Amino acid sequence: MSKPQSAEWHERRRQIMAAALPVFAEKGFKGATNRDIAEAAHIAPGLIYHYFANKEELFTAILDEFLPLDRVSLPLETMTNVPPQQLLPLLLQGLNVIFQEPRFFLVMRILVAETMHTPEAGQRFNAIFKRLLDPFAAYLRAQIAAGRLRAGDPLLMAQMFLSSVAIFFLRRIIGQDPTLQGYDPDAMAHFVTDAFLRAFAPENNSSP
Amino acid sequence: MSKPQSAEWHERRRQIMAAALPVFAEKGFKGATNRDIAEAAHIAPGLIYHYFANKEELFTAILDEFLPLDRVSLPLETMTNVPPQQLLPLLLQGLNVIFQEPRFFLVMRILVAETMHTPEAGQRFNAIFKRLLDPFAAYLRAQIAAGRLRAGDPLLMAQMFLSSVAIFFLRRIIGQDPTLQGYDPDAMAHFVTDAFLRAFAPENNSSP
Amino acid sequence: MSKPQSAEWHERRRQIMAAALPVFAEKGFKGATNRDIAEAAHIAPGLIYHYFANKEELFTAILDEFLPLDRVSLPLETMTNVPPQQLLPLLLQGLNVIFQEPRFFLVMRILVAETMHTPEAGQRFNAIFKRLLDPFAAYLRAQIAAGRLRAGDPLLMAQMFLSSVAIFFLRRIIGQDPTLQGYDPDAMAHFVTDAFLRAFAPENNSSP
Amino acid sequence: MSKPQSAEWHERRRQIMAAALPVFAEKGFKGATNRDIAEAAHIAPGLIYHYFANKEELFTAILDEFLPLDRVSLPLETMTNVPPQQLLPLLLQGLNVIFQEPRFFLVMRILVAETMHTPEAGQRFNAIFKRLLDPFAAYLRAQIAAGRLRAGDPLLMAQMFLSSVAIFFLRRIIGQDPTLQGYDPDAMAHFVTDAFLRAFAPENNSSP
DNA sequence: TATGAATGAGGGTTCATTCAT
DNA sequence: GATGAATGAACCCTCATTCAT
Repeated sequence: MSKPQSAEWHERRRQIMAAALPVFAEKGFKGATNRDIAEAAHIAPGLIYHYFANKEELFTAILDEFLPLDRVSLPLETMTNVPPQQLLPLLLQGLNVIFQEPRFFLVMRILVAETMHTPEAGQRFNAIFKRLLDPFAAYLRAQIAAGRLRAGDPLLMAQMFLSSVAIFFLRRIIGQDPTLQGYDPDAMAHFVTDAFLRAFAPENNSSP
Repeated sequence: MSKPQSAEWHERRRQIMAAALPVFAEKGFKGATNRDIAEAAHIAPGLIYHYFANKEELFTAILDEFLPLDRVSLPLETMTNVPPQQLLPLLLQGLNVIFQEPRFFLVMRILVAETMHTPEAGQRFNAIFKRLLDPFAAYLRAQIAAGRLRAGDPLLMAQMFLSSVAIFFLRRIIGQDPTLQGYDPDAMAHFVTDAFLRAFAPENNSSP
Repeated sequence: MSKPQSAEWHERRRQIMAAALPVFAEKGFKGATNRDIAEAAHIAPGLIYHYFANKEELFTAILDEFLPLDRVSLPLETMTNVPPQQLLPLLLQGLNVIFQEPRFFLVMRILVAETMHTPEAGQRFNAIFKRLLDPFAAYLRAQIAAGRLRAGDPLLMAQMFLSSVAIFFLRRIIGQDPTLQGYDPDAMAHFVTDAFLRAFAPENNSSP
Repeated sequence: MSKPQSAEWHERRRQIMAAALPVFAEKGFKGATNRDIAEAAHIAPGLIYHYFANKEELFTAILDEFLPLDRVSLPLETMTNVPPQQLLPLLLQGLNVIFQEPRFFLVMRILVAETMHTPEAGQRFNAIFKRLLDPFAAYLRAQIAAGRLRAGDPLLMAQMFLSSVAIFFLRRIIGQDPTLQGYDPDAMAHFVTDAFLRAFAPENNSSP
């Protein structure tokens, strides 16, 4: 169990996890059979249990491995002096990169689906969202203090901004609707950023 | 199957569906066993097959029954002359009422979860979203034309507005995060509406 | 679980238990597969789980059903005035009847085998032995007090008597050795009883 | 397989058997996994197959090795002139020594349990019992002939004596019942021997 | 000699579905 | 209509055994 294992062991373990990920994403935890997973990994079903105690451990190991919260974060705390006009596009680019990664996309599918049934998955989901939300809210608070944004609840602002963007990403997770696919990420980012900046521009910088 | 059936038959059918809905919502399609459903409906498991061909038909019948697209719509096309300042709060109130209904909430849970696995469910999800989006975009287009909103892509505007609100509702579906629960719907609505109106206020209609 | 069940249900349950008993006796708890049991009971394997939560519950239910301690007891407490010369043969006849019953024989096989591995089975084994031993020891104590037997530890006496007989019965449980099978129960009973009576006859302080 | 092997080979083989013995005793043949055995022997599971064809061969090899019938015998044929008063305690001491040996105790557990399922084990069990029984019966026959014991079937006498003692030993194999544990071997031996001698004392050696 | 990764048959169990009542 | 006993395919998992290293 807790014995240290060789590098090959971890490597093989990761291979199985990587092969199982799309299976879980496509069929869900209950729908993915061990035979499905074994076939995807080109191994015999029994071998799974050489590397994982059971299906559930494999499942959570996948989430732990391919949903690294570290990746879902920008060094916002060090960027207080970057004005929103520059930072918001950077933020969106960062998100775009993260979501572009195919595995992250698959993990999100799993997480969303499982969240509906198991509270634990919901916690992971919230954790990842907060990971993004809190630093961003802190940044916005600093901007408000610096007079670069209008006064207001930064947490609400952050939430609104991220959620208005989230849908664009979520749609890629969910089924594809042709009418809503026509927008390229950059255009969306520009549009949303503009709107946000206008909405929360400083109160009234009118001279005389 | 497709024979016309008595009213009692339809009534009984609905009872089973109503009882099965929360079971599917809690455990998912695969996780919900026929016995679970039968117990929830206070019937014997075998009886399900007098009213539904199989588990799948029961499932889709539930979606058809309790996801009535009709309800997810406001008569926006008749409200072109209501200014955004008045209409947006109305819209949000309407959404709130819809989401308040317990069955709708349950169906959404099911839909989100199943969407991850079956493209068909994704189509339903898109359908419901478009049902809301298209009329709203049409309304916004009219407002732009009337000079009450700044020029811009109304579909993007609509999408952004709805999605920025969506998270607040989705969070209720997903797990509960205490930090994000403190906001009452009215405050949120007010905040989001204000931001939207500032963001898309007409270009600059002043100048002497 | 604890719901009261129909008479037919209990009847069917007993049928399965009766069919499973020889299978467990022959192959042991681990060796008996559900398919073995199902075949013996002429049912599909799945049906077992309609009547029992799992293999273990079926197993213990069999022990509870076919190892009724009540049967393994004689009303010794009411027979204090019957002298040992008469009672010991009665006791052995009683034991013989019990062991003659084919199901009891099978249960004993199971119990002896399982006792080697699980302490719980050992407790059952001890319970059944004490069930016999304690009343018998009490009877002997009374006989000693009445001067019909020589003074001595009645528990040891009882244990010795029963165990000297036990082997004759156990041999039937274990494999058959022809040389040791030639004795008919009555002869054995007579022999053992005689020996016991001589061994523990009253001191014989007959005065001249 | 049957090739002559080096002394080291036999040594290693014995190590594995010695390590496997308690595992089989505790869990039974089916319950003991090769991994259990390998862990107990501090070897890799695969290595077992270098020394034994399969699990079954290991099992029977253990019985052959650790159930040496030679040990279960006293040189009774040379002790015909030792009177029963002296010999019976010696016999019981000998049995006690044998049962004291931890490995013998473990093998007996295995044998009793497996005897319930496989006739072959039953034969071993009988063999060991006869090994004890026959010389003892011969000794008794000689004593009867010498007038030191009352006339009677010596095989029955021997069986009765051994079995009345057997339970005391078997109880140590089976679960522990506190009430029956209080007797020390010597006291038991004395009690049983006394009873036997009284029961089979020569008919009537008095009369002037 | 020794390892432990790998296999796959088979075990206990679940559950959608059928059907006699 | 309604029941729930009955079925059997398929699930997750175990483990004796093999084999490349």
